[in-house]
Amino acid sequence: MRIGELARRVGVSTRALRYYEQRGLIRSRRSANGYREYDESDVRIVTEIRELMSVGFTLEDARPFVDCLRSGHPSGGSCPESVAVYRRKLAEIDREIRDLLARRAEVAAQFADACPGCLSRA
Amino acid sequence: MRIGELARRVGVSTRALRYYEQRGLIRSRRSANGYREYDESDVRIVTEIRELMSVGFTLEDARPFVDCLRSGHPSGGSCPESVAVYRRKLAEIDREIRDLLARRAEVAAQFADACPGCLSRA
DNA sequence: CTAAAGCTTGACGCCGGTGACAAGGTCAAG
DNA sequence: CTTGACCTTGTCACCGGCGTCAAGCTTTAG
Repeated sequence: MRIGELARRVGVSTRALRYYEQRGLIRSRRSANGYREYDESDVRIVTEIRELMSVGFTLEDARPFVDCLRSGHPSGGSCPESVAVYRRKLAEIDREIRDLLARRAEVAAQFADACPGCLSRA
Repeated sequence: MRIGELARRVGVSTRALRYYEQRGLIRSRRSANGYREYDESDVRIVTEIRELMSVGFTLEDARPFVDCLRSGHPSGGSCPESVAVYRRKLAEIDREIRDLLARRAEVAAQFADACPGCLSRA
């Protein structure tokens, strides 16, 4: 299939697909006229990328998952490198949550300080 | 005082101060040679800006606080507009925390799905 | 035959808050 | 006079993930 159909099937723009290719996450065969050609394995890969991105992974984070799928694994997350990314992302998220909680407390404190009584009426 | 001294006193770069001015958050008088001139009220304003930024406020978020100080209030956070920003930021932070918690759960679920047994050994 | 839809590469824009550089003016000390 | 510290404006670069044009191909439908 060509880029437009792939885009439609996985729900991304053609621009995004070309960008993924430029970043080395997907590859394309070219037909005689220069058009990109894709198959079902590409659908699988892009789907995996979008699933990961939907939970906050970056494209770089997704790379090991793509490699894992390409190497024949049925799941992109079963390779050691992917597992490492999962653990790292969980740790990152945990840290961000802690930071946000701390910031929330600081803001509330500044607020209470600057405007006594305001917080209780919020 | 000139920009270098102000920068040193509040612990920001001169570049940042010019940027704040460009964004309309601080103002400067100019001496005959074109150098920016500041006084204690500017020290106060920039200090307020940095305090707010240190807890994640953007420059735009800081604007009502600056206006509040300029209008003569001893605290930048006591004006209604500033209070509104405080409330909005608290709500934003709360939403971000909820999103992160939800994302964390999704990541953990994907992880558990892709690699059964991995999470428990984490 | 033509128009429309789809494809190609290339390049700029965005957002926030600067850092870093260029190319100059100013001013006090030695 | 010169050096060096300080000041000026202006501009490019960054990061991520694209959106959006531009200008030109191919293919398909009518």
